[in-house]
Amino acid sequence: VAERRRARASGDDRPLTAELVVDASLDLLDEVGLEGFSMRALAERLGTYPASLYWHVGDRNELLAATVSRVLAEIAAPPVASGPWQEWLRAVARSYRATLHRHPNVAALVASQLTVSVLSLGLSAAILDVLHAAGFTGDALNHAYNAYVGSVVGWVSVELSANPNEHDPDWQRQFSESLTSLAQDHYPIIAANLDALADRAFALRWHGGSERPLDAAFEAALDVWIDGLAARLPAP
Amino acid sequence: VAERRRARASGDDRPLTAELVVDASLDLLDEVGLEGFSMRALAERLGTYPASLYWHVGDRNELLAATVSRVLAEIAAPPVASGPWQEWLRAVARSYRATLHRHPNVAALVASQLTVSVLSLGLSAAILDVLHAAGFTGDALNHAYNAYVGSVVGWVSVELSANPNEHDPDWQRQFSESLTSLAQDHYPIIAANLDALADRAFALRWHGGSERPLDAAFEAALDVWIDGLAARLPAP
DNA sequence: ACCTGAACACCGTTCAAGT
DNA sequence: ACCTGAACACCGTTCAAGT
Repeated sequence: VAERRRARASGDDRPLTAELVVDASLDLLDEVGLEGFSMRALAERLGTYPASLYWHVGDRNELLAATVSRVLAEIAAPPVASGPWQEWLRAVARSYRATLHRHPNVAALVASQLTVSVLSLGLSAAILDVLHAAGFTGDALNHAYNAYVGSVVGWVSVELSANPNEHDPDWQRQFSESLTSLAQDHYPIIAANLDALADRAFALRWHGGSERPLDAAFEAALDVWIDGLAARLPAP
Repeated sequence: VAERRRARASGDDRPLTAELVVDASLDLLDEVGLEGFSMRALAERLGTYPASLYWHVGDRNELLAATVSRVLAEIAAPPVASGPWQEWLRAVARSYRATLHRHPNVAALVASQLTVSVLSLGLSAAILDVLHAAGFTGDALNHAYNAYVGSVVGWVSVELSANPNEHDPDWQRQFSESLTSLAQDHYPIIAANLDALADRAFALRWHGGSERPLDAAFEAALDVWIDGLAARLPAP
């Protein structure tokens, strides 16, 4: 109680605002993950009481949505006019991925909240502008946009999925050994490509994407998406 | 307490097994979502005590992982030899999506747990076999597999993201009206394609994918992925 | 308008004790 | 081997009361 006031006084004594709460929320999420994230821990870190948070940012779900929005606001998009549409979409996808790698614990939240606008409307509009300039309209525009956004956001969420046993060396050894022996006994294609697949292919890895980023695989996926979109471009 | 014994006796009085717990866990998840899912509620539904669950399935995280695995075991894959690789990959992707639409609340869990093998190793091996037969090897095989799996799993998770305010008519009206007016004032491309985009494009919709499935958009995305993979196939 | 302090109705997990 | 009952250390959220 008294310690809280001290903690708060030791920083500067600004009054609480929604912005400060969201900032602290992101810090806490980065440090302890969704697992360890609680309104009470956040209040303590801010030197206030849990109930104070509710006045500024609503309940836990609203706060998490605001925190996701804050992260996605960090995405840097080049000006819409610059260069061919393929390169613009590549640049935005890379910027999105870099932003999420800076805050890996929010990746799981983004995918589950992309119904409504946690992505800024400006960014959605820019993507739609670029696709429209490339030649997509109407339903084709909607489908190209959903294919691009869903693929990029979804793929990065899958990449950044975490493994709770990641840092247990026994678990790692056991998983990799059983993968090797199962492959040798039953799955010859996996066995023949084990170096390329083990700890690198989705569902066959034991490190999460934050510990072991899949840079080359992302660039390859980006090629797939862009080439696939180009193939669906209506004839001019 | 006595009610619990009654509840349990009213069904047949089979002893608890891990399988029964996972089955009940999936039922509970389907009914109340991750939000409402608790070890205590699950125990009550099974007519036991929370501590009993720990003996059979470990802690909450292990149980959720097992539940996800159970769902993904429902995926039906055609025999590997049948037809061209493009159609096989389409069929598996559709089966994956159909399975998740039967259990929309697990979609958020899949993406966040795809580090290790919640997907059955057999399914991963089948996908790798088909891509290998199509002509991918080594790193190219890994990249094609990750592009395909990451896109399909990720896209469907994004599609199935839920909106907590989905059933609040006031919220819906307000969201759709503000989208319309913002588009008219600042985003002409969105305004010109509003019918195709409103409540259909990611981040511009107010219904989740469970209420409003995006069938046509998924088929279009599937075309993008398959065409993009074909474009990256090494020359034979 | 903003914050405090306490309270309510929950959680996940552990553990000694039972059978 | 499996289950019970109780306990521990937490949660999110509400609300009357303060300033």
